[in-house]
Amino acid sequence: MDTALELFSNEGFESTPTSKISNEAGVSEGLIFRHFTNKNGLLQAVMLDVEDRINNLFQPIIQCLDPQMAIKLAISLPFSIKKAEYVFWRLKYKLKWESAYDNPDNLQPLIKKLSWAFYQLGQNEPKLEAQFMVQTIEVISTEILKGNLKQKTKYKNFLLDKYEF
Amino acid sequence: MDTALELFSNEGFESTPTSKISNEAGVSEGLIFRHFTNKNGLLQAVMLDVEDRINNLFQPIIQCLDPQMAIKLAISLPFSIKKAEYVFWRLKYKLKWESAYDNPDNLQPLIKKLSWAFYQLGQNEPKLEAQFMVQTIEVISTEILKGNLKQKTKYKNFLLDKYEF
Amino acid sequence: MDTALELFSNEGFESTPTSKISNEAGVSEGLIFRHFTNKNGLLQAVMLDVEDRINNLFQPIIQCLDPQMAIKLAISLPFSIKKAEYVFWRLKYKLKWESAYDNPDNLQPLIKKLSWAFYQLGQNEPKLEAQFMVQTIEVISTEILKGNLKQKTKYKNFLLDKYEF
Amino acid sequence: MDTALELFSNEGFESTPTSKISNEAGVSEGLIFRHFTNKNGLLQAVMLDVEDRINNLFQPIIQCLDPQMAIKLAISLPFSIKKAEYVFWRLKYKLKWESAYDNPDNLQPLIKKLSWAFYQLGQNEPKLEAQFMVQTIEVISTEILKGNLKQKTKYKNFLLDKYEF
DNA sequence: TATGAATGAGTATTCATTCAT
DNA sequence: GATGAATGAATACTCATTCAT
Repeated sequence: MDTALELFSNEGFESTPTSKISNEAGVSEGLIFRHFTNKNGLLQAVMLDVEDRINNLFQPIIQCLDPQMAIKLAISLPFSIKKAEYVFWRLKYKLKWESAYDNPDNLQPLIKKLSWAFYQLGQNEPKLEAQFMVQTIEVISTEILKGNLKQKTKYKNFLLDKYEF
Repeated sequence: MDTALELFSNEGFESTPTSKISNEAGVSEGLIFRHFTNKNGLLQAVMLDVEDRINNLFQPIIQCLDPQMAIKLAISLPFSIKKAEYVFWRLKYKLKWESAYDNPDNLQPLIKKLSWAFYQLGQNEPKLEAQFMVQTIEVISTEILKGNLKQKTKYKNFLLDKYEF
Repeated sequence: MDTALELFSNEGFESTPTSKISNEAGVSEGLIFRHFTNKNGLLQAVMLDVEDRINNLFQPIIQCLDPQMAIKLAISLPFSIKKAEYVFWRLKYKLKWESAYDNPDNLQPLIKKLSWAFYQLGQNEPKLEAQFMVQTIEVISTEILKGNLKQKTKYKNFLLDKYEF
Repeated sequence: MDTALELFSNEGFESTPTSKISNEAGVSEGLIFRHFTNKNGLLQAVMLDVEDRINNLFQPIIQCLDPQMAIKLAISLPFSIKKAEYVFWRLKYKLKWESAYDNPDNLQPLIKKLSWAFYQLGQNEPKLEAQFMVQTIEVISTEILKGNLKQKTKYKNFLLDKYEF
């Protein structure tokens, strides 16, 4: 699964032959099908893992009791992605257009939490604010993963300013 | 090229056999290779067209002389995508992770224009504001294309409010 | 490999589709590529075998201790090719112009031996004599394989006479 | 036809696409089929030319009235092949195994002449001697064309000596 | 006479998947 | 539980040939 994650993430799902996965993982090709039935089954298993790990990164925000802090954490999230985590963020975003594997519901808890936070802070449209912020997190993550974003701290401060914290 | 655009956009580049393209287009499979050398060559030709059509949609913003109006047009852009245009927006976004076909430079003219607009309006960080707005346009377009965004007008107004125009 | 040898030898390498080989061999076409990577890989494997078998036919000459006898054996060689061996002699000669598969060095041991034999018999130019004899062997083999040579025994005696044995 | 000769000779008949011929010749691909019906038709036309040119090279031998001189000319023949002629000699030899294009009868006039020469010189088996000499010419030509023969003059003298002229 | 756009059968090769061991 | 040999359908691509112009 680790090898699959890496290869799917770097070279794409369709472009990764099962033989390559088994080779790099040092197991027989047949084993993949014994465990996951399908190449799709393997992807599914990998994705469950990925969603899980990403959800974990949301936990500090969701469990934060101070609304202002929660928002600050949310904005900071994409800027704190570690190199080691790139691989599963990238896979997640690559599969965004593969409806079978993209599950927008995974973001609901985060949206809920941010809704609450914006509400606490007296915003007019807390739900829309939350939705917008989550989307913002996604674009910035994408830009960072693709290496397009220079001056990360400057940009981070710019965003924090935007929310007047 | 029309058939290819449609299929690449709906089913993905790797998942679309050249035979399917030629069948649906009502031409021989060989013709694809005579004209485009490669399946990749076909994609390239299709993408040039796509970029062109998308650039055209930016023109009203870029040529707008009133900064406030330019920003308003930019925000409105994703909400005014017509069903008929979905197919090439979707392809563009699907290929975002295929570095060979993703050309972030295409957005430069738009970013430049919005920088100018924010500068005219006396914003502190016009460049960062412009960058942020373009990213915002991209997420919202994505959400709309994926059919995730309900209450489009409400959301649009929310954004327009954000920029106090 | 047997089927490939036969088909390459009879119909030529380029003119033999891998599908025909697999069909006649009663295996799947994919198996060829699993084992030999390439159609070229198959040819290479076949040729290694062919060279080996031909080298074996040289052994009696190379191991012969009597110089006169060695030469006699060499002259007799093309006349003693069995029908069953035609297939690999023919392939070898067909590939003579395909530099990647033609290895003239394979004849060196035979040339060395004949050099020695002619030297023992006091010839002026043993090396050139040896080279000439090996070439003679090649033409005559070719003529025989192509069925152009009638009166084989008469011709054989004529050659033996030439070398006064 | 010149381009075809060159390509067939260098890269082989099967390995040369008609498109490559027409490209290098600077004509349309269709023209080949208008003139020669077939790719095979083109080869046939080319080969007629080749046989013709090679026959011309035999003329000095065939018209020679002095038997000793005729034989000397025959031996010298392969050593006097000019670089510019390589291309059609090579094609001729490459097609040796393509029965449809190999015509051993072309050598008959030469064999006849050499038979006559050896007969004049009082040899026991003039016909066999002639046949052997023609074969010798063929091998040596082959070796020269393939660039395997160093010390050409030494080898030529060795052969001339063999016939004691 | 010559072109070149179009064809379609054919070709090597890939790859997910099966299954006996 | 794991292997790896074998499969066969699918795939991108080639190429001789046709034909309207």
